Amino acid sequence: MSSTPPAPTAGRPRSGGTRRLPAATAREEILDAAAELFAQRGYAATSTRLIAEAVGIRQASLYYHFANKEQILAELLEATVRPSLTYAEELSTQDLDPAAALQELVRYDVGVLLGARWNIGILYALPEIATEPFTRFRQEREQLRHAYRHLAAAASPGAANPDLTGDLVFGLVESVIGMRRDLTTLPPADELSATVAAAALRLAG
Amino acid sequence: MSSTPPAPTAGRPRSGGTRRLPAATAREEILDAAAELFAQRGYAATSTRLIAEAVGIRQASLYYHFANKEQILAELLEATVRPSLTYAEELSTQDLDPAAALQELVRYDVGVLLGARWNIGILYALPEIATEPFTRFRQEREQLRHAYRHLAAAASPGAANPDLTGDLVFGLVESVIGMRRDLTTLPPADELSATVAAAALRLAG
DNA sequence: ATTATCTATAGATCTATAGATAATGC
DNA sequence: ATTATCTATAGATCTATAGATAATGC
Repeated sequence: MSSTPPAPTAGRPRSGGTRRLPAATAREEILDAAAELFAQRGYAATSTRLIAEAVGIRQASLYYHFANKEQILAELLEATVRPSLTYAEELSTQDLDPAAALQELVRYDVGVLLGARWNIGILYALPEIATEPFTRFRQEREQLRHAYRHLAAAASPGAANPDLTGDLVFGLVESVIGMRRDLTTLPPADELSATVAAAALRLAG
Repeated sequence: MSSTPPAPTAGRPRSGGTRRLPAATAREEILDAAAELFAQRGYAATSTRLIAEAVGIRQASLYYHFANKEQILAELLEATVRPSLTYAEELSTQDLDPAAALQELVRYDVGVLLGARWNIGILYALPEIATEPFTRFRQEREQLRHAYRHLAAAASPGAANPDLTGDLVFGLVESVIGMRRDLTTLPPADELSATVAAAALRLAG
């Protein structure tokens, strides 16, 4: 239970009107606005001016909270992949039946991707991510991929190429990002999570 | 068999040296350079100057061949989705066993995504595609999605939500785009195509 | 005459820094 | 004194257009 920090009252007041997220810090407001704009219009196509306008501050004020635009994206990406990675590590300590563990990781991971306030997963595919500021995110996402490979290999011992089975399940999970983007109506998140988890088990065989 | 048109000889000569694709038209050279750069660095992050440099012409000369940058992207996208859509239409006239037809479409579509000279499929996820110049591409991609839904429904008549099964197969197919981007080594294209097709059948049940 | 390039540039951005200012906190 | 904003702006782009130029084609 991280208690919501109250909006600080020190510092020069904003020139604009009401806050985007009244209960949040300026930093959180910036991350939220950037997440919405990056997911809707793309990273490179979103200017710092646009982010600032969505928050209700001046463009230059962003730089009091973040060193540059890349740091904003890096923070968003890491915050999105970390819960599923943590969950995978917890599962690995629990000595579950491999198929049940795989099903459970898929269910959780799909839930995270669907439950995020904005469809951040879209940003996973950005070419910009190959550059240095995103090294930590890339590493954490690769760790998650390896958790899928490990579980898939244990769950389907007969597979000709067990790593590939894990990669396909990983791809199936992340395909809900595209569904959330492209489909106007989607089943409820818990129902879709369960459906994808069942499909992943059939896929793994 | 579209015979390769010879590079035209009229017009002012280029100031630079050898051509990027000596056997191709300037238009084809531009599309090829743009495909490489868009897939590697992203659409918005690729300037028209960068495309022109890769071709070996001046930035302004692009505008003799394309009205604007969006038209270049639109042409690339449509050329990538069309073969699979055409193939799906052919399959639908052949009255095949639904499971066999689904397997065959997956195999073909994965082959197209893996066989392209550059990993163009990355561009499918661009937020820019929601805008007007890309309407035709979006429509053709939706038609392809419907072909998957139709075949998946016929192949797995017991499914609770047959459309969703088709969407998951569609997502599984397109996940090879991410594999091609993220994995340093990949199985040979025909082997991977067959593996994904088999996985799609298991997924569809 | 037509074609395909070139040079030059207008006008609109965009990121990030410098330094001023208006609050609260001590 | 510290904090969080503001204004102003440097310097680097970026897209697209105008008009010149150097080939071939008729």
